[in-house]
Amino acid sequence: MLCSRPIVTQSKKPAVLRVAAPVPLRRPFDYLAPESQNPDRLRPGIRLRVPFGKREITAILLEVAAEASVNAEQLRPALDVLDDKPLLTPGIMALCKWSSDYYQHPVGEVFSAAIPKALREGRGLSETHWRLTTEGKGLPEGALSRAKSQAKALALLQTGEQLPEVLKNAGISGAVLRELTAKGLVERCRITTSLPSAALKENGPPLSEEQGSAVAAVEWDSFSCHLLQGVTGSGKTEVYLRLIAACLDRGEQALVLIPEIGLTPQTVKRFEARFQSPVAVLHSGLSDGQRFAAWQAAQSGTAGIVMGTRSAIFTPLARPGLIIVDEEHDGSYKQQDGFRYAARDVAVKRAQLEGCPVMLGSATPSLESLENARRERYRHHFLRGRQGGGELPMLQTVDLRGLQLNAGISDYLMAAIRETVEAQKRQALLFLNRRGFAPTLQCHSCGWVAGCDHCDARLTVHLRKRCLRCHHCAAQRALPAQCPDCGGTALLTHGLGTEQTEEFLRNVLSCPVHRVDSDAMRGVDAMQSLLEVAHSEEPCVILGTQMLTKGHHFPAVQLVGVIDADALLYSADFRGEERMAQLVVQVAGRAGRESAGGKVLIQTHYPDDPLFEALRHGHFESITRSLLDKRRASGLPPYGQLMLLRSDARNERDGEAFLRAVQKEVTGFLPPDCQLIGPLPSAMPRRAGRFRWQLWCLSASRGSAMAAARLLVERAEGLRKSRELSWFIDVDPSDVV
DNA sequence: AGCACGCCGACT
DNA sequence: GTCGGCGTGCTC
Repeated sequence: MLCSRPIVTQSKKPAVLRVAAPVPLRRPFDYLAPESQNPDRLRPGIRLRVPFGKREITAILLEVAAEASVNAEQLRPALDVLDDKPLLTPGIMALCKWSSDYYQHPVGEVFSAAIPKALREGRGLSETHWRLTTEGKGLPEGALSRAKSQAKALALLQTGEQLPEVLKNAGISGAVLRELTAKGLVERCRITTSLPSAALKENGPPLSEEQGSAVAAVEWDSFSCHLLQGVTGSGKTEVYLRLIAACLDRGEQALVLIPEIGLTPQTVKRFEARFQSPVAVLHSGLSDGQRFAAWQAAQSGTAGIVMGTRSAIFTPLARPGLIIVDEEHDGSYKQQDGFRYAARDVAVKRAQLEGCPVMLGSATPSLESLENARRERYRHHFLRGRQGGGELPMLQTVDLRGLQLNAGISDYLMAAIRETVEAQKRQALLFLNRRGFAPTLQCHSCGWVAGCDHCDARLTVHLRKRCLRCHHCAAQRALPAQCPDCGGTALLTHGLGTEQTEEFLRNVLSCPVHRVDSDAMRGVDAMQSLLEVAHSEEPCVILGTQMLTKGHHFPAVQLVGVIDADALLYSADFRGEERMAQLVVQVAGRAGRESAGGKVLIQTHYPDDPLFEALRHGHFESITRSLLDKRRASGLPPYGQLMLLRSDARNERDGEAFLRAVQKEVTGFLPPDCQLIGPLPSAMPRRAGRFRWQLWCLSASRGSAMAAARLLVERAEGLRKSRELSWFIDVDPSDVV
């Protein structure tokens, strides 16, 4: 190499490889480059095999640094370089680093979220697939008709390269592939990269003016965030599809996030029906092999559309062009254990890092997104008119005070149900957010109440399974015949659950009653067959929990009933009212239009609550405005940034003492606009045998919040942790109870 | 998270 | 005597 500068005599310092190791430690680790390694290969995003204590692990190269962060003698050389070129794109590298810092989660575990298991464990990216050899391709049709499995394998491979897992799922064993290899018909290969195909299979319907202006507002090639607000049936999906078409036309990939329950085969089909380009689907129900295949299609650029739930936000894309977050307000975007990220927020950060537009869509946007739109950080687009020009259903409260109830249902609601299913021959959808038969079992002679041994909770009566179950831990026992305290045989149930209302309705109605809760929807096909029933449009009652409000469209539903709105409205969480308003509007979206007799009845003891007043007039906006005013007055999100340091201890006092110790440690060192509140016990202090406390940290700015998070974690780590006591930080918690 | 070290209780 | 329980400490 030619060098014009004078050569200074100095011992050349070896390059330091800074890596993310898959361990729950918040710091990176430094290594020396492996012996005789071409330094050009050492680019951030490749995998390295490194010694780690007594074992060997696969780590991701974060950067090549000049100085080590520990004494040079402590550095050990890496063992091997696993990749020729980076597995992770610069965008994903930056996103993982940001997420690790922002959520204060161990960097290695964050990177693990971006890589499929096989690659995490150090297996190769090369030759993972099977394909036909030239000879195999030249085979005449109908060849090997005697060997059924072999013919099936050839037919599958005719359509392109396949992962062994995909072949295995089709019933093709390794032995079959070995035989075909021996015949020289198939071979191992590496997946080939190809441009996503942009061609449309079909054109969509013409856009409304509002849809058209939302689509036109999106500028390409730079970051911008858009909030698309429109009720069910207002045509949000059509806006997504047009944007995706434009993105594919540019030769770029679109990433679409969908809530947990919203990602059904129907959703995927709707996207597949429009585009030639393959759709890679990522969700929790996939096998490792399927996940790997979808990941590779995204990372290599083969898939034009990548669609998935929460974790899909960390999938690398060869050419990212657009990110869509559907139902952005949905709670399932927040991971509730381990790496507690909020996929919607990570999506906005990712768009910023990748320099592409992001669109958040919802009928009921979160207060956070509405406030961002108000501050003009997001562009706000409305889809007001329902497609077809119809209006929203009529919304009405039923004042329960003093009314006679049967299984929670007033005569007024009952009459409306009868009218819907018997006279109109339509469907009624009833919402009750409690499963089981009744939430309490009590002895009539001595007052004993069945409680959980491990939680501060009552056991729920499940008549169908003849048992008592705790809805907060795994506890379950047989339904007692008599009181364990006094032996009394008169046992009463109090309160209401879906099983009870179902039983009552079955007795008084002649039409079918379908129950939709996590007990009834156990099987894989349960939801599918329910959707078939719903679409068959036979008169029936569909009774269910929260599950009902998510995504699905019920075309024949004409009446929606909320059986107990009060339980939702007066919850311990400060987001209770926001959730209630979202739920009512979402649920109303399942009913038909008012002109077609569509109606929403909300049963409550507090019909004068301003929230219902506003909902009756169809004003989601006026509710959000008053909720935002309340939040502003208390400094809660979105006006202040909230995080919780939570402890989880076996002893009643330990958790509180730990948080107090952390509080003492950080006092005086926090940014001035951060305040600590607590420690407070959780709404249910004892859960699954452990006592839970929380320390709130409310900050006026994101910068201060991040500084506070770092300090809290640093000091908490300094104090001892054990089996007796564990702790974690929850940045931007979605539930504070 | 793993994995080792280390220090006490009840076994062939 | 030693097998194994889990508290403690460390990983570049």
